Amino acid sequence: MPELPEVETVVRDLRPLLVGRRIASIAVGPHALRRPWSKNWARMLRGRQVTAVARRGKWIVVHLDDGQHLVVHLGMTGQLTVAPSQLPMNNHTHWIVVLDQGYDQLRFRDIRRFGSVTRFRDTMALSKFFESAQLGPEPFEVEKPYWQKTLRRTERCLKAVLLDQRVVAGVGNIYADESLFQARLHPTLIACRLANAEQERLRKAIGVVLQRAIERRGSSIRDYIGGSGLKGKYQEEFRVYGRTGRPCLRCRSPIERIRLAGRSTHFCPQCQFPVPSSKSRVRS
DNA sequence: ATAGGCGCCTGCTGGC
DNA sequence: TGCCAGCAGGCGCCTA
Repeated sequence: MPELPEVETVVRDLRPLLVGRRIASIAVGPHALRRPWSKNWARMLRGRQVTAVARRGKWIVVHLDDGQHLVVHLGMTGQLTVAPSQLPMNNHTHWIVVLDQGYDQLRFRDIRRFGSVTRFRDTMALSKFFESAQLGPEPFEVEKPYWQKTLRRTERCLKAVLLDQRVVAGVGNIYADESLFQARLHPTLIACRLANAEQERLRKAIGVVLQRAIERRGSSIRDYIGGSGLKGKYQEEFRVYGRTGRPCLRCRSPIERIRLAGRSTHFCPQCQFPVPSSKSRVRS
């Protein structure tokens, strides 16, 4: 579920709760997550102190005082929270870090188990991992020349391009649809055929939408909660996502839903120009 | 090399 | 009421 705004919210919540705290012990459940957890990692991490909590795309990175790193991906249903140890354990909790004297725990819960928790020996191993992932720039740091060059060289539709983490890191299904609406671009438009002005509209729309979503602590549709357990509120501001058949808030046309790049895709057929034919651009 | 499809999991909803 | 298909915020592997 979680895309950049949700992951950023988790990171901001966790930072004051984790930095400076020490790992007393780690318990791992019987169910495998997406990436393997080695048995001896718990021993290697014991006694280490958290120095920083960061984010890269949809990945959460916990820095430790001896150079080791914990890297968490929330997948579709992951929840990473700090909770008092007495708080009853929810089902689907797969990974528990006991902190300091044991009063608090860092817990990873993930219903569908598409998420993962990994450990890296040092900064070198961590950067090698991110290198192989080929993550694109953070959405707020996308430069105009890079954006132009990247869009020009692919014949995929805009929806597929936005979902590609190598192009921009952190955009997922919700924010791809919302950004395309904000830019007034149809999701089936072919990336390399965009005019310069359209490229710019999209680049800016992504930033505007994600920034606003972070302000609202992300979107909680069903499972998502932040690092302190609070839900997000951006779902109240969705213009297209999940609004199939309901009137567009701008023009009242019913929002449509199609399948694109394997994902359900929502758009306003009126506000988001359909096909890039020169004819449809001519003003009457 | 690139683009699309499927599988991985569990849980919920809506139609019959 | 019960069953089953379809759907869900992600990603990685396979194939053409």
